[in-house]
Amino acid sequence: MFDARDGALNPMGRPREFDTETALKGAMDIFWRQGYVATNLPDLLDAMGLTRGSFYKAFRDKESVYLTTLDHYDREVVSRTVRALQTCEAETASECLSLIFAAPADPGRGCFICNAMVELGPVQPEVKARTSRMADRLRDAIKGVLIRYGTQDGAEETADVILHLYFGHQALGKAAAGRADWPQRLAHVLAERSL
Amino acid sequence: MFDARDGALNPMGRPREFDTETALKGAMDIFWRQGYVATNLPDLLDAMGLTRGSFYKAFRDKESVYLTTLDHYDREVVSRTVRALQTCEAETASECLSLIFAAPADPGRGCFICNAMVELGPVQPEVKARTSRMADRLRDAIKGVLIRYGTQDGAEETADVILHLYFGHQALGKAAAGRADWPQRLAHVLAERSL
DNA sequence: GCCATTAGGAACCAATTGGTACAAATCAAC
DNA sequence: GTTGATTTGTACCAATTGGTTCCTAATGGC
Repeated sequence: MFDARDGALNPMGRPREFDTETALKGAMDIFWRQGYVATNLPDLLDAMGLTRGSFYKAFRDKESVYLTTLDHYDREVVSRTVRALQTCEAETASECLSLIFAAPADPGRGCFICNAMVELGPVQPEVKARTSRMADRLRDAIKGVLIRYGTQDGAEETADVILHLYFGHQALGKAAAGRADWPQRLAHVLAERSL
Repeated sequence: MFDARDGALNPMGRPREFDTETALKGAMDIFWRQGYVATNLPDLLDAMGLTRGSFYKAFRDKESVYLTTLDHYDREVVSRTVRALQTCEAETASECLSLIFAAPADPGRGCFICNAMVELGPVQPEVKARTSRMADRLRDAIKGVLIRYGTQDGAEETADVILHLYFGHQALGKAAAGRADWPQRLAHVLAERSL
């Protein structure tokens, strides 16, 4: 991340009045809800609680902030989910995998990774790389659960199916409300492996 | 669709120099690749082969054209796919369902419905309604195939799973290239029902 | 030929876009 | 308290945004 204050422990000059982490969370939230292009600078500044001056001094520009929020999501949300999946001690694999939905499901925003992929994947290599890396981390974590609860055989493929099911759920969920039968669909896929 | 020439069989005045259908295809193409917000008027006019004058006379505005392209997609692409699924005479259900990918898969644009859902579903009721209706049509067609090739039991649920798998495939496909194992995933889901 | 009607195209519009410049403010070091 | 470094907020910028106006061109009906 670009930051003029990087490295200095007790930096000279006027101290920051805002918390970088908080501002970043605000940025992530507005990007999550509106997407990258549809979020203009006033929206973004408002969500981050910054004025233009501080914004352009602490972060390079709009695009850079967006990429930073993706990293933030990876570091915070994805990591937490992966850890939860790794340490989960539920009865069944299904219960365990429902942890993917630990964050409150809001159909009005969907999944941050999915949104980023669909909006910018093909035109923004840096977004493509980050989102696909996060998807890989999730798939691996799902695979880990499957292995812990069942057999090694076909875990990779099943995890891939579940990951795709999840992204389909997030995409369809933004338009077709009311059909959120994730547990049922998950059970359907897992039935074959009797997990 | 809004069109000043609507209804008149042999209208008065200077005749159109462009073909509405062609212009609409161009609009759909550019929206498909760039999304709604990221496509500005010059882009759109260029893709449609129109100048501002003709554009605003034949179509109401940018938003209206977008909705019209969704209808166009429904009428042309979705209808064709549904018909193909209904009349398909392949050996297996899997082969039949691969018809969903009749259109050349371009990871750079993904699926038009999926893109529209993710970008505008939560904020544009008219987009939400159209995309969810198309998703329903596809799910019904998939269900029809399952019933023809197998049993009635659980066809609804399996079709729903396949639909979600498909949208997940389209979303993930825009970032995670190379992993396009749709047939394998489909087989995985259908294995249980031995279709 | 003349008129009503429509299409085409360029000039124009206010508003918004992302980004910069700069002066005032606030700190540490001395 | 002076100096140097940094943040903050405002004024400002050129470029772009979606959309309108208006004049000319081309047709059918009479």
